[in-house]
Amino acid sequence: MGKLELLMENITIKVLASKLNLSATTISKALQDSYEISEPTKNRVRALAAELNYTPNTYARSLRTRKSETIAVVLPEIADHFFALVINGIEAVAREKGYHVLIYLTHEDYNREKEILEYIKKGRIDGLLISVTKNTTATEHIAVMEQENIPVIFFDRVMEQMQLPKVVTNDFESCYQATQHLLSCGCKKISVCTISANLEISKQRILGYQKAMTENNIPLEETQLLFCDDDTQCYHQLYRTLKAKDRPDGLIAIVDKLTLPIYQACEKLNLKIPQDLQVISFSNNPTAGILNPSLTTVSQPAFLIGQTAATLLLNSLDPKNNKVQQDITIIPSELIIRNSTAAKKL
Amino acid sequence: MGKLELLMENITIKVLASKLNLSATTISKALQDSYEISEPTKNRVRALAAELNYTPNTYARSLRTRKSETIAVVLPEIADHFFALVINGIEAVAREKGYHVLIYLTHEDYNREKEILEYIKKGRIDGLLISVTKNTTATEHIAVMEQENIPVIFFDRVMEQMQLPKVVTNDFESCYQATQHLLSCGCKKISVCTISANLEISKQRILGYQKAMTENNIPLEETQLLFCDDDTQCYHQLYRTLKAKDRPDGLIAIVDKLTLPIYQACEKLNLKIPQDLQVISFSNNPTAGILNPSLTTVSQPAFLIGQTAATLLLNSLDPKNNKVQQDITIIPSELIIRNSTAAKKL
DNA sequence: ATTATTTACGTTAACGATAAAGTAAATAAT
DNA sequence: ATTATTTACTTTATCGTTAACGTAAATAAT
Repeated sequence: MGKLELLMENITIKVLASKLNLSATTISKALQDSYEISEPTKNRVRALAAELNYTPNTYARSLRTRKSETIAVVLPEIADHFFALVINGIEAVAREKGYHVLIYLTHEDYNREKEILEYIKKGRIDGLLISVTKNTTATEHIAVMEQENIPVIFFDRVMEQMQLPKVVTNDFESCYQATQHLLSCGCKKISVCTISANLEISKQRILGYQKAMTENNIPLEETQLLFCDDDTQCYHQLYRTLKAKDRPDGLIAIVDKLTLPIYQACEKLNLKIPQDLQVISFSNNPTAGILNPSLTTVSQPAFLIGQTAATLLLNSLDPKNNKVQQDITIIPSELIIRNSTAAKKL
Repeated sequence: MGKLELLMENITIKVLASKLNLSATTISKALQDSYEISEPTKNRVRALAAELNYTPNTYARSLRTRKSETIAVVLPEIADHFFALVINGIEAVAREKGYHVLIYLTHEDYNREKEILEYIKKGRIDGLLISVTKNTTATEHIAVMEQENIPVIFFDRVMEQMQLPKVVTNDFESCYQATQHLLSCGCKKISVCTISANLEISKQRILGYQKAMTENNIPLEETQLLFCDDDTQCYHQLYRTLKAKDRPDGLIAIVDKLTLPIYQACEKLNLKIPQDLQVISFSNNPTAGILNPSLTTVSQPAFLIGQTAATLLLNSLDPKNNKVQQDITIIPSELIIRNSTAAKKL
């Protein structure tokens, strides 16, 4: 360093100003294409800025303007195709609008979620996109963001009771359809498997399932809901359930990560899919089509959810359209029928 | 806003100072646990800071200290289990050390990569972790970061010619082993399928493959390398190759995303895996075990690669151990044998 | 011809923090 | 008893930018 650093003057607005015999303010205004600056001057400024490869200092600017052009995405997991695609959608919109994207993973840990929000709430981000953990029941940590004037938008895993914009898929409807599909395939005993009873997506999907069951005059029994809260126990729970005499003949997994243990348990128990058990997963995994057997999925519009949430957030940050909408945006999922479900032969 | 904003005074160091009849500097030092401040004063400051829920303004601090406690991760894709796990590892280390993580996706677009680096080079990040696009051949855009005093560490997709730290898996060795495995299973005509000839990982893996072939006295023919540069053409290329009379009887996919089109092409052509074609993929997809048939993989230590790269970077940012190592860290992959490869029956 | 307005800049201050340098009082060293 | 040092602060300046306000000259309005 040493020598190089001494030689390399940091190119700031002041340097440009002194080289052009202008004031710092004029440089700033010129670079922002202000009407107050004449065309010839703007051109001189731009030329020198380009020549010296000037880039404004983010921190100085943010300190002054109280804007950082940065948003945060807080979500449970990234090694999940659904969330990965959501981030993809968010990043695409952010890039286009000149925003930066910070990523924070909660790993389903509520305390971590709380810490993260605490950690980012002061003057680091302009807005927040969040999908809560399956253990999040309190809302204070999120409400705090509003006090700091940081707009928050939920995606996928929302806190229903909060009056904030939400972007979700048609959880109720799509699970209703999935259930109907299983029923039409001849399933008599359908179970729903989820990672949490708390999550609004769980509730909605279960309600959709229950509606379909009720419509078909099938009594709802407690045992048809399987909660796999603990990742490490998930496989064993499924194994036990599927080994039981009164095991289901149809199974709806409301999150992708359950697919693997379901297939593994069936393999172990020598249960044939779909002959012995029909399976539908909420999944965005592209390998669904080449599983053994290929998996019928409720395919969620993950990329679009990300895009939409990011667009809503960045719009709300744009002073031009400052109306913060508090409504819910529902983007429908698609039931893709593959070989894990099939009409039973009589 | 309005009313609330007027009432809500922004809690800065100055506010604390005036409330405690101390100078701003004292507050700053007290909160940093400086030896210059007495215990009682520190306690008073801490108590008030906690009470008023004071959080330092990131921008002011970063402007002054020229540190942002933020690193950037620039990578081709996020909807790929390998990269998702790498990010997981990076985020874990970053969180632990109090760093923030910005994510930028290149989508294999070199110009986008260039733009991104341009975009982040000035006072926004303290360090950079990068996995280049398959089209990156120039290095200037990366070299610029050094001029800005931003340390750079490569992971997975490195620029071999640059003297910067690199974290990779044992590309050469693992592909050598994969090839040996196929040979030991009785394959006579093994192809390697990649997304790019440029990537160092491609080169290394191909070299490993070639070494195994040569060792087994099998002549290297050009046609045994299949380049699927274009995502949209990938399936068709594979289809054509596998339809040909002299089609391979063994196939090594050096990136995960090729698994899907390979299986699809085999399905379409009614080629049985592993009877007609044995397949190995470099893959971290957990569904490998439940594919039809289950897939033999070279499983890369993705999480560990992320952890290691992040640790190296954050260590190099720590003034205590400022020695920037320029060596390469190699973390071995594991060959996991499943049903897509099997010794041929005579 | 005089006043009003616009144009194209400049000056000053501030965002909130910290680094560098200063200082009064207390304590230690001689 | 005098000087040196330490303790525990304060004062001042600065990071790089932009907001708010100021102003001379040019142009337009009357």
